[in-house]
Amino acid sequence: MHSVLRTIKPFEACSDDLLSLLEEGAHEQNCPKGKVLFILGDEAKRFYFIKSGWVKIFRETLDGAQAVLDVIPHGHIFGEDALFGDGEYDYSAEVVEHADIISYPLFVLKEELSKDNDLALAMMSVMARHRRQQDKEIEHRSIQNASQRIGCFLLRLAKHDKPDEPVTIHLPYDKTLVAARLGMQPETFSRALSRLKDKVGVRVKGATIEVDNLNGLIEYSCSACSAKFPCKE
Amino acid sequence: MHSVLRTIKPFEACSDDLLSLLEEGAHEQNCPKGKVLFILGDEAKRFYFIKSGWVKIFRETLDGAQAVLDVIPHGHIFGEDALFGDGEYDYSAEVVEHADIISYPLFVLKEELSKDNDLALAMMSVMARHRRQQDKEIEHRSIQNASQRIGCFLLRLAKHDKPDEPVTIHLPYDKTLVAARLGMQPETFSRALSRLKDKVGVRVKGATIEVDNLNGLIEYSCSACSAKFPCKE
DNA sequence: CGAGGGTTTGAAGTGCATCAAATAGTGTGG
DNA sequence: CCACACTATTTGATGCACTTCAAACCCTCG
Repeated sequence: MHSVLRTIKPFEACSDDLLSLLEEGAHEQNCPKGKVLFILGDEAKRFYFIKSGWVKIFRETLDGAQAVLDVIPHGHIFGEDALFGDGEYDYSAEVVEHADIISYPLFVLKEELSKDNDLALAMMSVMARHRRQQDKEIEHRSIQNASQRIGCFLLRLAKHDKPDEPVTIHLPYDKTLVAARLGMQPETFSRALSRLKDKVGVRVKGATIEVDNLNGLIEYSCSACSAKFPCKE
Repeated sequence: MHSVLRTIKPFEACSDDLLSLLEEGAHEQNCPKGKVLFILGDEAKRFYFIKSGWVKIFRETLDGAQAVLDVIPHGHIFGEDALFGDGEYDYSAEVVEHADIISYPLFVLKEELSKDNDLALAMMSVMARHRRQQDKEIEHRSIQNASQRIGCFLLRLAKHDKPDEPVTIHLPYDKTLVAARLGMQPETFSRALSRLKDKVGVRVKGATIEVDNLNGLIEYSCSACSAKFPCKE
């Protein structure tokens, strides 16, 4: 069976039958920036795979205040966790960089999960990883200051195989969104980033950021984090 | 099979055999306040059930800054999610109110999960619930101010079946810890709580808090949250 | 070239943290 | 039962980080 899902986490070793069934109910859509895929409270019928582009996962109050939980890239799925709740999504999802999205029926996945134990184990592994990321997220937002959060974000974007060599980092989406992703205002982001220039000598040109080496960043950001540098996953 | 685990979430419908095996490797300990059960990075061999008392789940940096992820009551388990990672706990756990703790070997659970699909499904359900709580936690800490977070915390403590009647709420552990649980300093907690007195008319006597009805609190706190009042789980 | 959104900068305000000290509460030994 | 020691909590004063509001700037794209 030929399916993009085969390449990613819970589906790497699943049955061909499952993928066939999923692809049968698949629906691909080409989404412009701003397209809202679903909002918190919507009845959850499908889960989504990002073929290209970026999707913002967030929660929003009635008066428009919004907390960005994550911004996820191509090759990831979302909405699948609605399987275990009360049948509603409990966050909202919006395309933030023009994206190709494929959605699949949840019930197919649900049925297979109750038959295929290996799939269930793989799914648990995905969920557990997610949990760890969230734990870290909570820690970051409570302990690190704005500049440290940015530094940490840059480190996660950088290839960290050779920390002693110069590195060029591209911000994957616009700064306003990075700011929101890190739980701060755009103005704060701008100022905190220029504070990073002084502190650890990064050079910023638009969305491109250069550093002579990662050590300064590591010392600056990771000192305010319980994880040691080559940050797990 | 007679086991406390039978009464709680992933084990309600599991096999007697599993419980027997778990109880065989069980180890009960009477823990004074301050007892550290494990810290982030420890090799994960066991998971824990709280028979009585309270346990703080947190992450701590080298210089002592600490982010409290949760404070969990009797009848809950923790540490079980280490099953799916790299074999290490990724948070620390400390007893904060004198507790009876029973620990069980993780490998028994792990083996059973790969044989008993229903157990796996139940476990996923537990994990998904946890994820939802964390999402909400991130939202609260980014959108709500100190007083609103306290109000929300009180609402979760209150029986919310009759929101129009007077309610008495007891703080389940000391105020310093509640403050940390809500991501604020003790001083801030104290001041934010007395702001609640003015705003919604709560009365505070030590660890006891009274309100004529919950409506004021609901309006005040839930307006800064994406969830509608009778907060799910 | 001009419109509009993203980004930066400035000025001012706010909420929370921090430091310091007073007060209340709790358990201990005499 | 009291005095003491120790911790939890409150209160005050001050500082800092981040937000907010406003305006300028820059960049891209029609």
